[in-house]
Amino acid sequence: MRLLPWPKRLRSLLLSCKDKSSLAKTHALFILTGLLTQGSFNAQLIASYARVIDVVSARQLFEEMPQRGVDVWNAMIIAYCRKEYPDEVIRLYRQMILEGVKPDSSTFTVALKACARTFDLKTGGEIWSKAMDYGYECDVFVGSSVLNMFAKCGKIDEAAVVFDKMPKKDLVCWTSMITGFIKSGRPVEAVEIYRRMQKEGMKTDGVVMVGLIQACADLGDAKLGLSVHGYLIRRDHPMDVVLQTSLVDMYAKTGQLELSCRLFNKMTYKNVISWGALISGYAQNGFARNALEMLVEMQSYGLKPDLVSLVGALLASSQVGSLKLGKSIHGYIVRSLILDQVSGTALIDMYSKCGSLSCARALFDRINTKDSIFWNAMIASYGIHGHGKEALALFHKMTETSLKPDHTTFASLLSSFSHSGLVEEGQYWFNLMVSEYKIPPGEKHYAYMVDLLARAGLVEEAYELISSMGTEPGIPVWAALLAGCHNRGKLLIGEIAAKKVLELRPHDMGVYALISNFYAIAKRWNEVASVKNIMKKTGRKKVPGYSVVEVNGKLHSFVMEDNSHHQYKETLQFLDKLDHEMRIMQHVPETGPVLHANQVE
DNA sequence: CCCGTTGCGG
Repeated sequence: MRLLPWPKRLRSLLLSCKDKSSLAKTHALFILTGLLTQGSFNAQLIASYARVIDVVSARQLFEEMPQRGVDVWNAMIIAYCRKEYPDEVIRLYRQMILEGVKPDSSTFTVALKACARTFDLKTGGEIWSKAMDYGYECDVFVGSSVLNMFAKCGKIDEAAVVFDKMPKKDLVCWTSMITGFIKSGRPVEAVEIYRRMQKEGMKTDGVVMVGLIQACADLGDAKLGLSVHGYLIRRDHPMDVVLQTSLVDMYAKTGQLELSCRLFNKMTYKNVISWGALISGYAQNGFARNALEMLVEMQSYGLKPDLVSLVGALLASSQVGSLKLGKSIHGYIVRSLILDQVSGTALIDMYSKCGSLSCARALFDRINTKDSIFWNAMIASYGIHGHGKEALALFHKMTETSLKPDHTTFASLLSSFSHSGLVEEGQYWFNLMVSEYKIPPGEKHYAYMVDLLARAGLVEEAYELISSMGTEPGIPVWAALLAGCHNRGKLLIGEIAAKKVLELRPHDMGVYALISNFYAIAKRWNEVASVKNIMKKTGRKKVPGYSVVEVNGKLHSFVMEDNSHHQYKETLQFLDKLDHEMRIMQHVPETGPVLHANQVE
C-alpha cells in the first residue's frame, strides 16, 4: 500500500474531523508532535474549526499565532463570513492591511461578499479600488464579487458595466446577472441574459436554471415555465430540492396549481421551504382550505412551520374569515418565532379582513420599527372598514416619520376614501399626490378615483378623469365606471364603459354579469343575450359571492340559493325581522348588483 | 505549482 506524502495525510486527517471533539483531538496531536510550529498548517486548522462551526476556537487559535500569513487571515475571514458576521469580516480585512499583510484574491472576494450582505456599497467600492491597486482588475473572482455586490444592492446597471468589462466570464458572473435582473424586477432581461449565455456556448447548471425558472414565475409566463421544465427533463438534468422547489413555486405563480401539486407530491425529499412554496401557492390562488391542510400535514412529518408558511396560512385564514384561526397562528408566531415586518403586515391584514380592526390597530401600535408597507397595510385596513377619516389621520402620522408615502400608500388612502364616500378628500389628495409627492398616478389610483366619483353619482367627472389619463385604461377602471353608471342609471356613459370592458375581455365572469345586468336595466335585450352568449361560450360561470361568519369558532358560509344550513329557516326569519325594522327606520335597501373596484383586479 | 475564494428556492 502506497502512503500519501505527509502534508496530504495531515490534510485528510483534518478533513476527516466532522465535529468539534474529534477536531480538538487532532489539534492536540498536532501540538504534541510539534507540527504546529511549522506554521503551514495553521491556516488549515483555522479553516477546519470554521468547518465544524466553532468560530470561537478558530479565533482563539488565530490570536495565539505568532506570525500570520495571508492564508491564516483568509481562513479567519472566511470563518466569519460563513457564520454571517459581515462586520467582523470587514474589521479583520482592515486590520490585516494595517498590519502590513498583503491581501490576495480570496481576501477581496470574501470582503466584497460581506459588503453585498450588508448592502454597504461605500465600503464595497473602497475594497474594489484597493483590489485594483493590487492588480486584480482581471481576476474572475474579484470581478464576480463586485458584480454580485452591485446586483444584490439593486444596482443592476452598474453590475452590467462590470460584467461587460470582464475579460473572462465564468458561470457565476452570468448567474449573478440573471438573479440581479430578477431582483430589480426586470425578468425580461434576465431571460435575455440566459439566451445570450446559451448563444455564447456557456454551459448551465442548476443555479442558473433556478434563476431562469424564477424569471418565468415573475413574468407569469406559464408556457415558458413549462418549456423550461420540459428542457430539464429531456436533458435528464439532475434535480435537487432547490430546483424542484423553484418549479413548484413557478407553477403556482403562473396559476398552474395542479402541476405544482403534482410535482410536489413526486418530490422524494421536501424541506420547510418546499412546503412553504406550496402553502403560499395555494393561499395566493385562493385555495385557502388546501393551504391550511398543508400546514397541518407538514407538521405531521415533523417539520416546524416557519414564517413564510405561516404568512401563507394567515392569508388563507383571512380568506375563510376565521379570526380564531388567525389568532392561533399569531400565538404560534409569538411563542416560537420572531415576528418580522412581513409577518406583522400579514397579521394586520388578517385581523382587518377577519373583522377585527381593533386587534389590527393594537398590533400596529405594539410594533416599534415599522416600514412603509406596514403603514400601508394599516391605512388599507381602515379603508376596508370604511373609516376614511381614520385612514387619513394615520396617513398624517406617517408623514411625521422619516418614511415617505409611496404609490401603495396613496392607493390605500384613495381606496379608503372611496369606501367612505369622501369625494372632496379624494380629489384633494389625488391632486396632491401628483403635484406635491411627485407620484405619477397608476391604474389603481385611477380605478379608485373613478370608483369614488361614480359611486357619488359624479359619473361625468369620472369619465372626464379617464379621458385625462395618458395611457389606455384597463378593466378595473372601466368596470368601476360601469358599476357607477349601473347604480345611477347613467346609460350613455355606461354603454361606453360596457363596450370597453367587452373589448378588453376580462377573465372575471363577475364583470360580464355586471354588464348583462346593466343592459337589462336599459332593456337592451339583444345585448343581454349576446353577453350571456359570451359567458356560455367560454364555459365559465360567475363564481358566486358568499359571506362568512364565525360563531363560537365555527364558520358558517352563506351562498346564493343555498338552503343547506341547518338553521336556514331561522336565519331567514331573522333577516325578515331586520328588514322590517330597517323599513320602519325609513331605510330603503339597494338590491342591485354592487361592484367594488378592488374586486376586479 | 497547487489550493480556495464568487452565484441557487418559498
